[in-house]
Amino acid sequence: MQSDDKHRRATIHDVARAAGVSAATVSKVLRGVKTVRADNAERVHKAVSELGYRMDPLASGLRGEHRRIIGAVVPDLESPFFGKLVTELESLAEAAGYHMIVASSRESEAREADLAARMNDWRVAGCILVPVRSERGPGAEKLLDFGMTAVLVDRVSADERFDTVSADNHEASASVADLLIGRQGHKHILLHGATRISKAIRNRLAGFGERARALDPGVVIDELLSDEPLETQRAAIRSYFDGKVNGHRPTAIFSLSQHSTLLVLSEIRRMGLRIPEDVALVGFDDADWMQTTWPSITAVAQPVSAIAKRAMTALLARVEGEHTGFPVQYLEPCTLLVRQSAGQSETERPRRSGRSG
Amino acid sequence: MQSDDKHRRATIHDVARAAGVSAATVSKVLRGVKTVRADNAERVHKAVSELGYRMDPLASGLRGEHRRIIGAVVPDLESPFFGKLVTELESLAEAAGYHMIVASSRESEAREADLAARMNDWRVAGCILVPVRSERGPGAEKLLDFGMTAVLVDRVSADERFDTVSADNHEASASVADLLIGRQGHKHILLHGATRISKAIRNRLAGFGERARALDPGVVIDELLSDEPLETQRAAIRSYFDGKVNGHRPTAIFSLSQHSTLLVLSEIRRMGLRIPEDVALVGFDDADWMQTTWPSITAVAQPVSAIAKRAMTALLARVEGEHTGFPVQYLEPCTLLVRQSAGQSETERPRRSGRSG
DNA sequence: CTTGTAGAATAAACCGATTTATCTTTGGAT
DNA sequence: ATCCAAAGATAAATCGGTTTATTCTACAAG
Repeated sequence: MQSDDKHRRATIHDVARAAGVSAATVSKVLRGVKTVRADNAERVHKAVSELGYRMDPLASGLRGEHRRIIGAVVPDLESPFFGKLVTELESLAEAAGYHMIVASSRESEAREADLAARMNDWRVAGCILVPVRSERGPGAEKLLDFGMTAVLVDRVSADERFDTVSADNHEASASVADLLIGRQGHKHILLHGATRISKAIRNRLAGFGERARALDPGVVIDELLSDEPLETQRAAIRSYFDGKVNGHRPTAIFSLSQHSTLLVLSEIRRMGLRIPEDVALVGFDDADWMQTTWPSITAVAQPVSAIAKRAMTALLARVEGEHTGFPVQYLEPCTLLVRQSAGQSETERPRRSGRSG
Repeated sequence: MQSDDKHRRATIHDVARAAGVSAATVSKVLRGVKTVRADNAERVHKAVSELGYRMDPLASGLRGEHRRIIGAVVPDLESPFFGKLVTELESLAEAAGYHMIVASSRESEAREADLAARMNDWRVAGCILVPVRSERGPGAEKLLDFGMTAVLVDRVSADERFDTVSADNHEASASVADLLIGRQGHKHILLHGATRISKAIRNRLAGFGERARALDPGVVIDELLSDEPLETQRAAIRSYFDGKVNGHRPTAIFSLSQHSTLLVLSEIRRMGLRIPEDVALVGFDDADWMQTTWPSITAVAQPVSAIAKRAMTALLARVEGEHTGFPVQYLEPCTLLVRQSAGQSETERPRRSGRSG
């Protein structure tokens, strides 16, 4: 299997010698170039497997301007969302014959810029960047400086310089309004989340608000947005509910992030309110525990796979010169996973009583 | 900042020309070799910054046997545990002047072996492997075949061929017994988890069992271990509790994995039992939601940082030839985070009543 | 005024592939 | 049989660094 003495690896020249051809021919065979006689290709393959030859992916790309490597930079690797994203991207890149190099910017814009430069050092063929904050961040700027081909993912809605891919936060939030207001007829709803000036959060607020008013101009929407520490937020939720006695209390809550959902959930339980009888709960961003906990939590699931697929497809199309037109903005649709915490929707259980919107 | 025409990068030869020295000298300066006259080093640095020169990390390692790269192979990137581990490892590797290449074996032993081979293709200086299942898996075998220097992490307790690092599952579980039996005096405890033949799970069972019997020979320990699908496990939990009426019901549960903790928690809630009044709950493996949910969940936190630090330190010591002795097995201590679900421990709130073990 | 030697500098070989420019075959048409 | 074009094969240049072997200094000792 391995070459004879010690751990010296077989090179393309060893293969060439064993097959009785030149190194150039071996290179052609290995890259699938067709201008090789069948018998020669045959002997090359035989020599490759006899010597256990494996190409050095680095030396391979040394000569050309780019190597068969795709870079990926994400804000962190500790959240399941990015973990899943990276896993899918890696899988897609490999299927297309590329290696993938992953790096975490650890939520730092300075590091993001550094990593962009580093990806350029690696001479990656293309790069997928999930910006720490905005599409105008230093990472994207560096990519532009270097003239790298790249695709921006998530946390971004539009950029006239790169292809971008993100979840359709606006429409997904509107579909939550459809469920809570259109189908279930809630008249008073609380929106809970962070204020962080992220395009994604703003789109969620806007998407819900617009659809809600369109469905029922009289609906009451309270907003409880804060970036305060955990305990402060817990207190804020309790005091909000204390202030709302009896009928003035909201009958449904839409939490705008996973963190927010968990917080709201635990406070509701602590206050002794029943879900969904006393108050319905829908969260943005799905998580494993939401399916297992009881009652299970209705949530908007982000289309990680679709995002990964679209991003890699778009990137490879650029890399391989199949697409040279203007930048494109892709929006991938989310899925609303209706579970127990939203109560029985009429669509789900049509035989229930008929009080709709 | 960047080189003049278009996007042609400056090479070491450009720097040499600009500084009026040879490429070899530039190389020495850049690698910190001391046999260079101060004034020459000075001019090299000036030229580097003027041309915005950045070394190509691939071409750099081409000649030597190894490149300044550390490989890391983990079973998945979607769980926060491995995500955090990889993040820390990356950070440590970079601090030591290495690049890091991460890959997920996606829980497949075949892929694990393939990745090991791939790491060898990259000529990494060293590799950190978290085996999919056991330390005898194909990945470790490949590493051995290739004569690579490597450290095995987690899911492994001992290997006479590689340095290994893992959490001290045995002792951590014993400390759970200390809490539940020694400090709180529980007489009847349920252990819940998967049966998977993983050394880690077996150590958790053994660690708890041994300490439990040492503290109170009369303690009753039930085990509910299963790899059945979700719904089957839920039913098993309910029927277990149905069979245990009144005083024969366990007063505490130790769940052996995060997944198990969530499952137990939701079933307990569904059955209407109060935590910790009716039954106390301690889980192995901490998660964000356990701190936020109400009541908060007592859990054993694995020492991710310590594991990462130890693993990288051990690997670099091997890579740089500072350590050449026999393989070492490191066990890193876990932390028991006592929260509401375990009830008031006497150590935490000493002014409470005094009924101890 | 040599000679010796340690310290610096460098030209050239090298790493392992790809690509180019050139040379050799092959096969078909005349 | 002759010639030519197309297909295949290959020697050599190349990528951007590192390493080696050699040359060049400078300075001290003889």
